[in-house]
Amino acid sequence: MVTKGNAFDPNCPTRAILDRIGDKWTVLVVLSLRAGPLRFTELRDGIGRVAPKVLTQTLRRMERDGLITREVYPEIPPRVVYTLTPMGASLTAPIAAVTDWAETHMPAITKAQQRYDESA
Amino acid sequence: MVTKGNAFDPNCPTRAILDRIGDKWTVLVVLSLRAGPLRFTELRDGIGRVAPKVLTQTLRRMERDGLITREVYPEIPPRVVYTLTPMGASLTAPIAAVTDWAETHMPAITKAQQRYDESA
DNA sequence: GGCCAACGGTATCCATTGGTAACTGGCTAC
DNA sequence: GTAGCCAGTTACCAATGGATACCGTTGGCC
Repeated sequence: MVTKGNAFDPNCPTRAILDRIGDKWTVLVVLSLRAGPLRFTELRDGIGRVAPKVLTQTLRRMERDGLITREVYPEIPPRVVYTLTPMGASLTAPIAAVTDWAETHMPAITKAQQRYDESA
Repeated sequence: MVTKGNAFDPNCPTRAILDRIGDKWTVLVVLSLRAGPLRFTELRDGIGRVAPKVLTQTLRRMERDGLITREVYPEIPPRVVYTLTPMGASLTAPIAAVTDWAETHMPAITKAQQRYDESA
């Protein structure tokens, strides 16, 4: 069996979820939070070049999906802490599988691209 | 160690590769080709609603990245067969990890979304 | 001879999205 | 007083994703 549910049915919610967790920033947020809760700016600085708008969108979506929790401490200056939920933490395993693959095969892909560009 | 290479360095090629294989259609193409080579229309029909333009773009990118091969048989009507390379086939394992996760946690995510929408 | 289908795509257009740059508000430190 | 921190928001723009229509070639049908 290829996919026990069928990711091929366009109406299948699995595909919607694939869209979510396939998102570049979602993956990086999960990896960032893997070691423990972080604040907004810590996430922003840790991830690299993320527009705050985009990071906010990503975090809101993940909160909505139950992957992270958002805690606001009404202090001055404000403090907002993001934490992986157990479900979010369970995502780290498959994500690690993918990033491991990427790191393993990155040289081969780069070489394939070069070959392709040369022959073109 | 979080990611042996650092997916957090925006200049790290790993991130570019994550963008690629995180692509919705790339995932579905890999899953489709897992059982064996397919023709263009077979892919299109099997995947569901894909605009041919988008499928072409996806396939060209995957060919460039060395994930699939494209064989043209100059017959009438024309026949073009797409096949996973060994590297492409090795992608099925991590992808399966992700889709399994998605299928397992889909109900929980759906429920989380409903709770969120109700409370909003 | 005229018409249509099969195949593997292009060409064209529009909506959505991703991303940049600038700004907010309340406070504090210089 | 003015500059900065924090966690965003608001406009705005370029790129991308996607729907729809169309293409050339040939074979079969009438």
